[in-house]
Amino acid sequence: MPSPTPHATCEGARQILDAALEAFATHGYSGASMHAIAQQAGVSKANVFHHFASKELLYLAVLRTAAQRWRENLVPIAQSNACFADQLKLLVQRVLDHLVSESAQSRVVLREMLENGALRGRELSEEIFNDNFRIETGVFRRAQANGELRAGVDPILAWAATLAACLFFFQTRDVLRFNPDFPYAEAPERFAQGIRDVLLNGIAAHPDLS
Amino acid sequence: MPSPTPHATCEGARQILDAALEAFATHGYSGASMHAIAQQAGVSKANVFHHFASKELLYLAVLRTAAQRWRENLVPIAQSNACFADQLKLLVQRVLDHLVSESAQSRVVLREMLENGALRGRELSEEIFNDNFRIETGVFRRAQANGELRAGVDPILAWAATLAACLFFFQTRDVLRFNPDFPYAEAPERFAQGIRDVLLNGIAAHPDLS
DNA sequence: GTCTATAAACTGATAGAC
DNA sequence: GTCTATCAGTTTATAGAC
Repeated sequence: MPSPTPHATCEGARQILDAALEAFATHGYSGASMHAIAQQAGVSKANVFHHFASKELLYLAVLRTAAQRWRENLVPIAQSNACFADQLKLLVQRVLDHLVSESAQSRVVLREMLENGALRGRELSEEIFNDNFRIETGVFRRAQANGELRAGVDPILAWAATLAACLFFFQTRDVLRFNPDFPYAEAPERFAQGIRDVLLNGIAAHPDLS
Repeated sequence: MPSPTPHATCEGARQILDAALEAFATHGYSGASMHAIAQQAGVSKANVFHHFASKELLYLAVLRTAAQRWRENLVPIAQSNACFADQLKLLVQRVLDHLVSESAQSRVVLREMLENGALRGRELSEEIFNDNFRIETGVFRRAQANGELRAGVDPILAWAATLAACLFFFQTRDVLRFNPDFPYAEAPERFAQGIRDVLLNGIAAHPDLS
């Protein structure tokens, strides 16, 4: 009987997961076929069902893996003792780099939120996203406690604006790349630097509470 | 013979487009069936193929409609004469409201952007984005010319951070709704207000160029 | 015996044709 | 409105390897 979470040591299961990740990220849940996944993984279709009892469970395993990788990449930031500006720099760099270099994992999660967020929202939130939420917002909460984050700002909004900019870069990059007026598609580090300035110092010429 | 762009005056075609929009947004391209779309539109499947020669062309027509609606909602902002703070307020409100109230159209476009192959309708996505890009960035460029946007800031980055926050709210709302630490899912206007403050005034306690 | 793999067959849904 | 050829996910039977 196929176990819900196959051993990571099993090479076959890992190759299936890799192939499934790419397929789901590229074609969506319905658009990805078990046949194509099996072929890409170099195993038979029946073998896929040996490791994962159903397409749904395979998909969930892919999502869980993506969440785990994301968490692994962000935990070190939360444990850093650097000043807020440096932590923000590290956070933006890490998130942008993770999004771009692990593009398939990022796409599969973003897609899931668009396709099924309302239906699977609760489970996703509880099982996958709440951990990352706590880790990431912690950076901003501690900065406010240290007096490095402006007192009037909700740390959650500061986190949201930061993560939003990273996600925006990732999601619109392939489209804006062909826009001659957008010079950042090929320069993530320049985008990151500019966004940090915008976030830290604001965009208003004459700061004012409105 | 089915025309690529059926007359908007034709009631049947409009109902098919509405049903297709909802189906594609909810189930994805592959997950949406022509049978279900026809049934939802209250017409026969053959009638769907009469108006749209293939599933692919129906999908492209849906994307085109979504792009047009988005543009219609944003053009008035670019023509406003209000001060920058008010224009920013209007922009965030309009974008957030459009995303939420026209959720199906927004989801269909955002999902299309996540397609890796970009084989289908990438030119369309570019067309959507480049038109809106000019309209939206114009608000920030003029603000800088008027001395209302801080001189050191690239207007494009200011635009990106603004739009990013709106998209982030829309995309993560259904997941963060179940997170007890995120209080904004049911309060878009509070989120908009907080984001405007973050964008205009920054999050650093002691502004510094880093 | 359990684990891993496969081929072949089954059932239902699909896009599209007539 | 019916038909069809195709392809989807899934199951069953089978068989070598540790």
